[in-house]
Formats: sequence, structure tokens, C-alpha cells
Amino acid sequence: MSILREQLTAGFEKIYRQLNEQQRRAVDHLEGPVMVIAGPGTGKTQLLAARIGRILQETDALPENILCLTYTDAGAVAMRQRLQSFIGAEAYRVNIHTFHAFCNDIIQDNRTLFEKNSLEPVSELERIELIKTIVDGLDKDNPLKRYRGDAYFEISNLKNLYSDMKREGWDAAFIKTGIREYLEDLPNREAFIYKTSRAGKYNKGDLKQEAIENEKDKMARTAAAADTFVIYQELLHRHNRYDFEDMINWVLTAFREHPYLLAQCREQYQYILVDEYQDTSGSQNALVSALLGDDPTPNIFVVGDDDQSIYRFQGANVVNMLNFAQAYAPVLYTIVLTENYRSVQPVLDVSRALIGHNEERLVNKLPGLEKVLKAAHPDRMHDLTVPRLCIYANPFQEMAGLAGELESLIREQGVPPEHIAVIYRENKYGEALSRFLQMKDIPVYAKRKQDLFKEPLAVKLLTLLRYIAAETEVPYSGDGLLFEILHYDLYGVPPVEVARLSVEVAEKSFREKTSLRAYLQDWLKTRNPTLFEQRPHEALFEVARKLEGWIGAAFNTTLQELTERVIREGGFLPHVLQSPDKVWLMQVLSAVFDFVKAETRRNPELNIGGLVRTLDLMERNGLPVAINRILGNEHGVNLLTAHGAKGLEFEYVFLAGGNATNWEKKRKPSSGYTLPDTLLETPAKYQEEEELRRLFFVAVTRARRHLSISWCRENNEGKALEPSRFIAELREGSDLPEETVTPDSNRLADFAALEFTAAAPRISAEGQEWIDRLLDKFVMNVTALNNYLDCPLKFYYNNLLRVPSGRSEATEFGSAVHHALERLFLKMQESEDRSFPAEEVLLNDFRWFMHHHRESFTREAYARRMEYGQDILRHYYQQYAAGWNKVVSIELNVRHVVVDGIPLKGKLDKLEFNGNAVNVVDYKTGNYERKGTREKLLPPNEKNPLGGDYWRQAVFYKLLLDHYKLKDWRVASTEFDFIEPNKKKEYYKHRIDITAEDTATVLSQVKTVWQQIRQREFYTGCGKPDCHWCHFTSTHHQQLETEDAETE
DNA sequence: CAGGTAGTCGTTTTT
DNA sequence: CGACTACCTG
Repeated sequence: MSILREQLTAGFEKIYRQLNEQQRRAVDHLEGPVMVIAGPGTGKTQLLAARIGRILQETDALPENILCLTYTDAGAVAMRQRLQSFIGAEAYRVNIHTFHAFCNDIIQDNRTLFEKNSLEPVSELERIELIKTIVDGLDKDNPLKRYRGDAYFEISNLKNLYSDMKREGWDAAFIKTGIREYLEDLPNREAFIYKTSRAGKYNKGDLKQEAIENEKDKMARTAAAADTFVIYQELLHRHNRYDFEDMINWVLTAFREHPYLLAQCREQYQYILVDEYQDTSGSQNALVSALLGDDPTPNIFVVGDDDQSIYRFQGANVVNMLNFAQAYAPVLYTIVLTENYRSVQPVLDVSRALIGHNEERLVNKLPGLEKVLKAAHPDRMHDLTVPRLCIYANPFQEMAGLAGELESLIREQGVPPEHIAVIYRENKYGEALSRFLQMKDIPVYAKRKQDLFKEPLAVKLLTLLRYIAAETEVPYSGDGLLFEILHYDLYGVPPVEVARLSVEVAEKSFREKTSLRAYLQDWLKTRNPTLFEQRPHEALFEVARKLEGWIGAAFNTTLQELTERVIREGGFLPHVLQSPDKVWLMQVLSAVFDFVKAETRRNPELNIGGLVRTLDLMERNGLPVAINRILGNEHGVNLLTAHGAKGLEFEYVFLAGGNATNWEKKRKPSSGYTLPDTLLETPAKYQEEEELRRLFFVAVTRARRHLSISWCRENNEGKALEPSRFIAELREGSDLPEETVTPDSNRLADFAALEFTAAAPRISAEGQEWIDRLLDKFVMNVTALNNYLDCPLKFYYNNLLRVPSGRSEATEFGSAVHHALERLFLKMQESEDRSFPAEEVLLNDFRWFMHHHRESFTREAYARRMEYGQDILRHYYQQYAAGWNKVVSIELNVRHVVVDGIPLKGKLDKLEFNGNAVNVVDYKTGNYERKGTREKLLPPNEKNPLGGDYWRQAVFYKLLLDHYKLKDWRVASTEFDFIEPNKKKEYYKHRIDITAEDTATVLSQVKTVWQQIRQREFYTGCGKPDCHWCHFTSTHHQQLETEDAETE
């Protein structure tokens, strides 16, 4: 007996004696294939570890000859720890890996086999960048190409598609064959044939052409996407990168092409164990098969529970278990573990009733299999606790009630919080709940991935970097960001001072081109540029000096050094250290820094502009930089999603949010491209329900003793809800009583007070006499009117302070289109025969403008907008040129109009005359079919008593022109001319004929708003949750007062 | 039953 | 943005 064997014998015997009959049989059956079906709580990890011990004890195998494959890192770690407690340090010689780590090792150890000597896994970010180049390279009529909105929208869809294709082993040809079959089959399907007739339109039995066209469009998208797959593979290859799916597929290929590699592996791994076998995907399973080869009795030991397979969305496939059983049927030793060490019998009974509703189970597929879990410790039956079903009035009460229950368990019954778990379907629920519990000082423990880009501190740091980048690339282009930066609490500048500065600059820039930055610079250099201006607040200079330093440094230091300097000098550290949340905030800071480090390591040439473009790309694609935040500590109540709870157990389990809408009625998000159903073998709908039921089963079986499931009768808006059907299924056989729970009113009131009552942010109005000066100069215009009606703060910042705003890609594009059309009409007017110049002239003017403002675009955006703009203008010209009214006035600036004592002004794109009747034309870029556009055109109605913004604009123009003393015009109508066509290339004009009532309504709006503005009622925001300026005010105004929503 | 439209909502998780 | 549902209307 070797030393190792002696060592492990003593410890092992003790463990072995604790095993039950079934487990011992599984451990002892060393040779040939074994499949263990291990229900929840049946001691699976213990079993695997014991078996490894047994192999080492009974055979000549060395630890190195054993391969244990798991699904997750956590699984591998847990496994090794358990093994270590049996056999000590030798445990480290056993090969315990995740599938991916195992394959990655093989690739890295045999790089020459993979044709490259520098090969690295692709990072998430690189992957996005590669796919971005694919999207950029799509040609004009590719159905995936988008010109407006989010041009890179397809990136994440493509990413998912590639993963699916790799996991399933599909190529483009296979998908397109599927599509062809699908489309050919459509005419045979009931859903595409009319069942009734309608006179003049269609007869019974006709095909629904429109629906078929629709499917064809969808399939064209899918096919186009599948076609890019080879490009993606090619790009990966060229960059010496491979992705997660490749790890497994490549090794499979290598095994096929280089038999000696496979032989070598087979020789080394004499005993193979696979944990969580129900979670293996098709390719992972193929890997296992390859390692086993054609040996009819391989030493393979798989453990899994088909009822706990909850990762099908990642490619996991229960069918693997079934195939395994069938492949080795003659020699397979199958064991079902049914003795449950975790839960009391009533919990087991309930979960059994539930899972019994699934069809896709091994017990239904394999003969002679039975899986009825029995509590291993019947002595615990004496304090039998029956699962509870609690019904709350609404989610709010549910959380309050839950908090109450937790509170009394912990404070009155002395239950350690870590013995309690609240389990729910989605993280979102947990977020709300943890906020709730923390307010009541109930300790919580939740691990959560948070998006770095959503953390205010990170946003501040990144905004600084963005600002520096903007100023480095195009000097004085970052004023919008600067305005924000000056408000940072890091610098202690009173917001009033920033406002004053901003106005000063806005006024000055009438006379000469200037900017916040230039203005501050002037002061820094000369102390007092003009004797008449008041010196800005001292703290502003502090910030300005720092910023100038960084902008200078950007040219001379590495990106890493610059970032470090910004963190060091930018006031971040003292701010973090003073905060009660300092641990977390430090984590945020280092995460940003780590991100920059990682990016520069991957791309040493990266400069700050490149970094910012990367950030933009990630942000636009909703690609989070995940950062793990641990909420509370391990002595708190566990807050978990059902997925996250897998493998864990708790004395008390509260399964919250048991409504149908959270489970089987939750609609699943569209996955980008619709696949033809000819590709998929099983009816998806059915499968999904079974998978969800398994998830519910996992959640329920986490409970040792106490299980409480709750649902709500209504949602917080008062709409009726129903319980999940799984709850009804649980109750079959064991008559669980329902309890309607109403938290006592004191507690509810407590929570209501704690709840975030929507508060309208408010700026302190004191000390702003200088605002009077601004008000004196203020002239009413449509934008101001619309802004004020939307949110008074929006008016305050945009129209009064005239906060500098960056020229966005979209607005610049709009200007280019406006410009080109303006020139077109002017040239017509100037021409001798009053004829319109050629189409090419129009396009030329457009190109000229774009070219002169190209700094507002990224290179890709520029090319894309250029192409798109010319395309729509060309069609626009062809559509309308013949019929244009030539009696027009272009870009008229109307000032000095006074109506009822109120000064008005406005700028009009185009006036078309018919005698002295005027049709005002306003160009709109943007798709008129876009959401919200229609409402903007509507006069007041119940839903929007103020009327839409465009409608108001139309009426305002009439008001303006009708009172325009210089001319005797009558405005008959206003027309909104949409320059962008819809998908079908149709152009659209919307004409508003203005009634006397309309004029009266808008006039009264103008009067009211005018009066309110004169009375300085613009310091309180609208309080709408998505209002930019309300958000800005509440984050940056320290002296903010919140106005209670109740004071109404 | 078919078509239009307004309204709603946009996971779970690992490598 | 766009896919899906619920509801309304002919």
C-alpha cells in the first residue's frame, strides 16, 4: 500500500461509513459506466468526493489519472474543497476542471496544433469590436443595415446568433436550408390561409400574402445574419482570438484531426467523472464521448438530476442524459438517490406534486426508474411544518409583509438571518426588496452584478475623461460636459455660480465666438478680460486649472498615467474616504482604473479618444462592465434568484412573487432573429414551461424546514393578478391552506413613508437677482414654450441659462438636411427662370455641410449618414420637385412681434404663398412613424390636455405671423414635411389646419407660461422619472430642497 | 375571424 | 426600436 493510500484510508473509512446504501453502491461500482440520478439534497458532492477517494484507494490510478468535469467554477472549487477534507493536499493533483478551463488548457498546451503561436481567448469587448466591423462592412441594401437610430443595434443580436450557431453546430447553409423549407411550407399552414371571405378583398382559402411577406422579411434578416458568421470566424482567426464556444469545438476538431492528442488524453484520464450532467450542452457532451472513445465499458461516472436542469437557454440539454443511458444500456449501472438529507417530508411531498407535471423526465423515459424523495431523518418529523401559501394584496404589501416576517423571525425568535433566504425569479425583484429591507435595518446578503457605467462615481470619472478627450480632439467642443463637471460635489462650486458663469458666456458668445472653457482661460490668463464683468467664483478657477493641466497632459502621458492623475488630483480620494460607503466606492474607482489598464494592455496604442469611443460603443450596446457588489455580509438574510439558489439550502425559504406574470406568463424577449421552426425539433412552448417548472422546483427544494410561497392579488397599479399555475400544482394531493396576509397598518405606513415618493427637485432661488436681467431680455419662442410646459427646469437650463449643448450626430445631420433644402430654394429664387437646380446640386450642398461639420461624427457615423442623407434627399427631390410651390419665403427670421404685451419670435423654414394666405412648412428629420411622433401632432385631448409639441408649434407660427406687422399675411395652415421616409420609402407631410379655437388655446398657454416665467416659477422640476434636468438637479444641487408631492 | 391600434415591456447565467 | 398582447371594430 502506498503512502497516499494509507493516508486516505483512515479519513475515507469514516466518510464511507456515513454513506447510505445507494450511495455506497455508486461509490463501489468502480469499473464501467455509472449514471447517478441525484435528486435535490441527496448528497451529490459527498458522493463524488467519496468515489474519487475509493478509486485512489482501490485501484492503481494516480490522482493525475482522474478527471472530474464540472459546469461552473464554483462547482469546481466546492468539489476540490470537499475532496481535500477527505484526502488532504493530494486533492490538488486530481484534475478538477470546468469544461471550458479543461479545453482552454489543451489549446494552450498544444498551440502548434491550432496553427498559431499566439492565441488568446477573445474578450467581451474585442468581440463587440469585431462584430462592429462586420456591421460597418454591411452593404447598403443588406436588411441588417441601419442608418438611423442605433446603427449598431445588431451587434448583440449577432453575438447571440453566433453563440447559438456554434453551440448547435450550425452553419449558414444549414440555416438557409431550414429557411427555404420553412418558407415553402408556409402555404400549407392554417395560420397563413384565410378562413373566411371578405367581399372584394379575399376569399376563404386564399393565402394571407401580407403575413407571408412578413415572414419572408424576417427570414431575410435571419439569413443575412447567418451569412456574416463566416466573416466573424475569419476575423477571430485573423486576430488570433477564439471565443468560449470555440474552446470546446476546437478541441473536438483537434481530437479528430490529431489522433495522438486524443490518445494521449485517453491514456492519462482513466477515470472520468462529470458533475451536473444535466447541464452539459451538446458539444460538451461530444467532448466526453470523444474522451471515452469506442470502449464499450468506459470508466465514466456521471451525476445529475434531470429535474434540476435549468440552463437550457445556455444550451444545456437533458436529452444528453437519455442518450447516455441508451448508448451504454447493456452495461450501464444506474442508481437513483432518493434519500434526502435536507428537507422535511411535507416540502418533499409538495415538490414532488409539482415536478410530477413534467413529461420530459427520465422516470418517464427509462423503464424501472423511480424517484420519490424520502426525508432521511424522519425524527425531524416531530416539528413538522407544513409549507405556507401567503396571499398579499399587492407587491408593496408583499414586501412590507415579508420584511415583517423576517423581522420577527430574527428579532423575536432569534433565528440567525443567514438561515433565511428569500428566493425570487428576477434580480429586479431583489433590488427593490433589498432596498426595502435595508431601510428597516434587516441585515441582507446578496451578491449582485452591477454595471460600472451606472455608478455615479464612475460616471463622473468617465465624464472627466470624455471631456478631456473632446477638448484634445476638437478644442472647445466639450462645453456641455464641462457644465456638468462644474456641478460635481467633488469641487464644491455653488450651482448658482455655474449658472452665472454660463449666462455670462452665452451672452458674450453673441459678440464673439467663445465657450465656458475659453472664458475661464481668459480669466486665468488676464485676471480680468473686460472691466465690466464680475469675477467668477474662485472654486471655478480651481477646477479650470486642473482641467487645463489634464488636457495638456493628455498629449504627453500614457492613458494610464493620465487616468491615475485624474483620480489623484480630481478630488476623488478624499471624497471616497469621507463616505460611509467607502469600501464600495473604492471598488468602483479601482474597477474603472482596471478597465483602463485592461484596454491599454490589449491595445498599447490606445489614446484617450480611442478609449472614449470604446466606452461609447459599450454603452450603446448595453454592454455592462460588470462589477460584483456584495450587499451586506454573510450573516444577513440571503436574497437570491431561483437560478442563483441552485445547490444551496436554508432553514427558512420565502419564495416571493409567485404570480403567473413572473413565471409562465412572463413573455420572453425576442432573441433578435427568428429562426425557422424547421430547425428545432421539439415544440418550444412546451419545453419552456417544463423548464420553468424545474426552476420552481429548484426554488422550493432549497427549504430545509420552513417554506413559504407568496403571491399578490393585484399589481401596484391595481390590475388583478393570478397565481402561477405551479402553485396550484404544488397543492395537489396535500391540502395546503391559503392565508391572506395583511401587514398591519402601522407597518405599511412606515414603508409608505420610506418608499420613494416621487419628489420634484427644486433649485434654491435665493441670491439670483441677476436672473432679472435675463428675464428682461427674454423673448417668447416655441422651444421655450414647449420646454417650459414639459419641465420648468428644462426651460431654466436651456432657454434662460442657455447651457451649452454638444452638437449630437443626429442634430448635425438634421442641420445638414435643412441647409441643403434651404440652398435649393434660394438657388431657385436666384435663378433667372426660377427653376430648381438639378438634384446633384442639392446633394452637393448636403455634402458640403457634412464635410464642414465632420468633427461632430465618428468616422463610421460620417460615412453612414453621408450615404443615408444623399439617399433620402435624392428620393425626396424626385418625389416633390415637379410640384413645389415657387412663391416662397425661405428661412425667415421673425422678430419684434408683440401679442397682448408679450414679445414673440421665431424662425421659419419655409413659407408657401397663395395670395396672402400662407402655408408654413417645417422640415422634420426623423421617421414620422417613430413612437410619440403622432401624439406630438395632435391638438389637446384627454390624455394630453396641453396638446402635442408639434401642434403647438404650428399654432404658434400662426400667432407669430398673423401679428407680424411688416406683412399682411394670413396663416392658413402649417405643414410638417418629413424628410425621412418610412420603411416602405413613403414620404409624408402632415398638414395642420388651424382653427380659431386652436389659436385661442395656444395664446392662453403663451400668456400663462409668460406670466409664470415673469414670476420666476421655474425652479421646480416636473418630477417625471425620466426627466434629464430633474435628474441633473437632484444629483448636483447640494442645497436642493425637495418639494413634497403631497402639497399638490 | 381579420385587421388595426394602443399599450406594454424588454430574464435567468456561465465561460 | 420592435415584438407581442389586449382590445376594439367591421
